[in-house]
Amino acid sequence: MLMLTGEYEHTIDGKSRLFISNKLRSQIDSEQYGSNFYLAMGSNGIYCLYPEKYFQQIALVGAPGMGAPDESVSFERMSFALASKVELDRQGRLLINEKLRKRANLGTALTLVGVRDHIELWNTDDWERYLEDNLHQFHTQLEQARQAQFAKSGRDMEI
Amino acid sequence: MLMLTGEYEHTIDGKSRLFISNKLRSQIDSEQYGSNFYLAMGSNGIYCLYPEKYFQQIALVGAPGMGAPDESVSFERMSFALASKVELDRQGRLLINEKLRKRANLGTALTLVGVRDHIELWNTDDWERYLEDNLHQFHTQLEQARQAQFAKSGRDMEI
DNA sequence: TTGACAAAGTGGGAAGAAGTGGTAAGATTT
DNA sequence: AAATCTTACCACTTCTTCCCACTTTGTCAA
Repeated sequence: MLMLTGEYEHTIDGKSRLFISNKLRSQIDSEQYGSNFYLAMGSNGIYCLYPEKYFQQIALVGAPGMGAPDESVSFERMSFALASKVELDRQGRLLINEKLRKRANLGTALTLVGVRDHIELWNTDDWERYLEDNLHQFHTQLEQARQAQFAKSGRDMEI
Repeated sequence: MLMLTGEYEHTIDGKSRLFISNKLRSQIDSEQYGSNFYLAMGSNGIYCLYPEKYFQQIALVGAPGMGAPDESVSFERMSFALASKVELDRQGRLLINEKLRKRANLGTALTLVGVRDHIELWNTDDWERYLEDNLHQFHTQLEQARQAQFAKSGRDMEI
């Protein structure tokens, strides 16, 4: 099962290489999910790394519940066009294409964020700001989730 | 079933290692819940240790009944980003990441608090103060709970 | 009640892995 | 054919983790 977690700061070096922390890589079962990645545009214009085999699976499924046919064609075109397969070198680094870097507004200092099934690429500054802005909301959401959980476990008395 | 209880004082050593008391560790069935942990942000900004397999279960459920889609995206992002898998060394210690330590305002003297399904990490000073501030309220709550329990057991003649 | 032994907890040194930067070789383009 | 860009490989540094040893706590028996 994919359970990617944590924040990891790294810098893109002079050769546009980005190191993927071993702490992150080792969270991925390379047998099951492969040892390379697809770099794809995610929601909010954030670029995301997906383990290659996992990405192939979800690409097969495609877009759920699209309305008009031309919408889903467009969706497919965009999601493939804006994705690229990236391979790690032996040091565990990957090359960040210059065009993509501009599009995602990525500077030198990045934070890699593990979010269950993918790794998000954030400008470290943006990420810090995002955390600050959303921390309060997160706490209230957590509190809601906790209460729902408690109510549920009261009903079926088992976890 | 998870039934973590008690307070345990420990210090983070010069290498940022935190010892988890054997009294706590032995309360967890490692067959069922694994022998490592996830360290995750809880409500109130307190960091909590969850047994790894237990955490994976509750992570699957995710946020219940979230309103807007981008709210649940944000919730998922935050909950995974602010969690990290931690492994015990052979002495039963775990590494406390420096970033996390600042965010949770943890100094050197910690108190680990067992709370049913997780272990909370408190600054010992904060914990003492929290106890003082809430002890009185706790007593009245206990009394209420005792009476409710008594009334219930009177009804169905069972405890 | 005290002493001894065992288990739990703490600290530090050393080996090894992870992370970073540079250089060289090869490919591609002008 | 030369120059530049890319990629692979190598070496160095830093950090992590393992291991060993010492201290403290707890238990059992005399």
